[in-house]
Amino acid sequence: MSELVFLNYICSINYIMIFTKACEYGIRAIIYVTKQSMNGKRSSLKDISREIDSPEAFTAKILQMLAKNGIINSVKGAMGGFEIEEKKIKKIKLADIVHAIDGKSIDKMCVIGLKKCSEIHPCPVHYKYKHIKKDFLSMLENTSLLEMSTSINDGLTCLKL
Amino acid sequence: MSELVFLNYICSINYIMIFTKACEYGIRAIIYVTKQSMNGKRSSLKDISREIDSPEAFTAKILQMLAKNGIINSVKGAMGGFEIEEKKIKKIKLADIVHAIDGKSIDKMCVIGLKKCSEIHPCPVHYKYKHIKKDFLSMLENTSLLEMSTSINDGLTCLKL
DNA sequence: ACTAATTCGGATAATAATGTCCGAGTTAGT
DNA sequence: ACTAACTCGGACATTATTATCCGAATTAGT
Repeated sequence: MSELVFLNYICSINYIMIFTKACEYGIRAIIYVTKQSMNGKRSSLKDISREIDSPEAFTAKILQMLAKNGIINSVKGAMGGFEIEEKKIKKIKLADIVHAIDGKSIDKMCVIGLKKCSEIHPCPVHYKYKHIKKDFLSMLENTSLLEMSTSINDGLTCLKL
Repeated sequence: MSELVFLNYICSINYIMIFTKACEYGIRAIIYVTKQSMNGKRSSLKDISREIDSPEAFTAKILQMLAKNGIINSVKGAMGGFEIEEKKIKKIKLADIVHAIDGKSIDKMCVIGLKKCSEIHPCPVHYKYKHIKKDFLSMLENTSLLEMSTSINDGLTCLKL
């Protein structure tokens, strides 16, 4: 890759990311699965990836992860698919989903990448950033699958486009 | 890569990211350059990458970007290096640095990756997330190089480890 | 029993991000 | 003029992330 292309590329393609793609798809997928489960329907991979507009095979891996982590159930064979238990719909929070897919290291991350950034050893952005991180983490911990899926079911929100 | 490794990997290596590495290094680098400039010193690439603990050649690319974007000045030759003009130290905000390195698409990003997520077409996390995004963007726009560099210069904050 | 609709698991491919190397050009000091 | 200390620019290498393929196993319906 030439220098110009590299510079242009470093300059225009990157974004500030919150979640990885895997996690974005995972959240969208589970919201769809939950919506369907609330209506007594099981969701196939095919339906899911069509309804959330995500790559099928990649989404499969993510659903497997969610199943392995006990968040959703997978049922093999014809008429199989993914579903989630009633009781989990209220219990599971955004944080659980993110944690299952993207790992657990949200808490300790420093916004400019220091390994030991903390209250007593802060980076120059620490005090300005800490309340934002706190708000973000508390959103993850307080947003339930139920409320997300309800808003979808009521047609108030959307999962693709 | 085997399935197990893949799953383990998708599960444990990824993080929630705010900035790319390029941007993290860039911010740390320019804070160091500014601190030195405030003390009348020019910084060489070697010094910078040592003081912020970043890979030298990669940091060079990022500094080039910042120079190309008119944020810092580069001076070639012996005794050369990077420096920043007095008047820019107050003027330049975190947002300008991030924008120069990571691109400008912060504003429109949806936390779960929808392309057209907005007030009238929200994703299920939109209303919970919007104030966090707002706070984050306003932090970027209001945090000046001056205050970051001052806290470093006063020994209150740190740029490596 | 057979078939079609599924998930599962492993391998592989493609793309993006991060990181390295090195020769060329520039400049201060001697 | 020469040399050493620098940045610049291009090519290349490595690693991480995202995405795809396909055969095997499972199950419902016929």
